[in-house]
Amino acid sequence: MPHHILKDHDHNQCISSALRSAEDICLQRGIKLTQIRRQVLEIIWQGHQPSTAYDILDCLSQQQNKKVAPPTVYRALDFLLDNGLIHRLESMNAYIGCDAPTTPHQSCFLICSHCRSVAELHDMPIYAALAEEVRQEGFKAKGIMIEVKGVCADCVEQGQSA
Amino acid sequence: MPHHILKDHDHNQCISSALRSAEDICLQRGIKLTQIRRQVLEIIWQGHQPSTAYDILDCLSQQQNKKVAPPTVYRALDFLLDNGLIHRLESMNAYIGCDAPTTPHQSCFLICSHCRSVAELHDMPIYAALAEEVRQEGFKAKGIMIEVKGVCADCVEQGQSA
DNA sequence: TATAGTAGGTTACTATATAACATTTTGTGA
DNA sequence: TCACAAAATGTTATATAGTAACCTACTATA
Repeated sequence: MPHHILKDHDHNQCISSALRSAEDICLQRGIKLTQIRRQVLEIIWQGHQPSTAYDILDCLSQQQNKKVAPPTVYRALDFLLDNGLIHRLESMNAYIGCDAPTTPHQSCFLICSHCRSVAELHDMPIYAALAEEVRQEGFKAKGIMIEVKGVCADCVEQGQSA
Repeated sequence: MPHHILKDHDHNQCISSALRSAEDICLQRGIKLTQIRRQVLEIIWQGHQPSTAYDILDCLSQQQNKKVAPPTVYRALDFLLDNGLIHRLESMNAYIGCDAPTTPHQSCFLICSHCRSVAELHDMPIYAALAEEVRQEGFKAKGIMIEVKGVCADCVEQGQSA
């Protein structure tokens, strides 16, 4: 786990706050954060590293002490994605908890190839500019994905370069 | 196939010019555009729609009149990717010919969810801005992926909206 | 309490990609 | 021109990612 995650925040609190937030949202919207959905969300929040569907599957199977099948996980993921509680990282087929599920936003992900941590940047100025450039092409954008691979500040600091 | 692709250019010429360009590049760099690599590149250039690895596999098998195995295709794809002759669309696990293989560039892809065409925009001003914002986070970027899903100009013109 | 809608279970399958090792081809120097 | 190393391809098996289809169970409310 990257250094700043140990250093800068209490990750247990981070998880529980994410779960509380999800509960609030579901309550507000009249949708249900069922046991499975909650478990999947919690598993995803275990790290700031992204989880693959099959990581989650294994973890869930362990927790339930019986084999869980893929559709169970994918349904939960679909629910969480649809409701903006998690994001999908297209370039790595993996899922990560959303920082700010209560407010709609555009995200840019910084993916560290050394420690695998992922940082989410919100509503960067360039989004508007990009949307405008795309609009000028006559293209009607529905979704913009920006993912940056590289080395995070902590890893750079520790002399990593890959 | 989207309207403008039929209307705006001779696609056969488009393919042959891509192949010629690839040959030049390989010659220059002292790398080899073997039969298989050439075939794969040609298959990818068949359309401005992206091809999946298994589309290519099937097509190659047909051309060779015998079953070709996945590694054959993936190796060719790796070669073409490494040498900037094609791009990978992360959000759809598919491959598309590069517009400008001779010059290094950053690309942004506009993916039409109606006609499946993909347009490649180069070195948009926002790239520099994005790179700078990312740098300010202390993040050392190695690769930036920008993919936009939506509806292309032609499809919008024809009243499509999905 | 019938019943429609939602969620989850189960089986089987499709799609995407890679590991590991064998064989063939190609380029190079003796 | 032969030997040999490197590069490319062939082959088999397997890993990883995601979905279809159908069934069962729960749950909310008319």
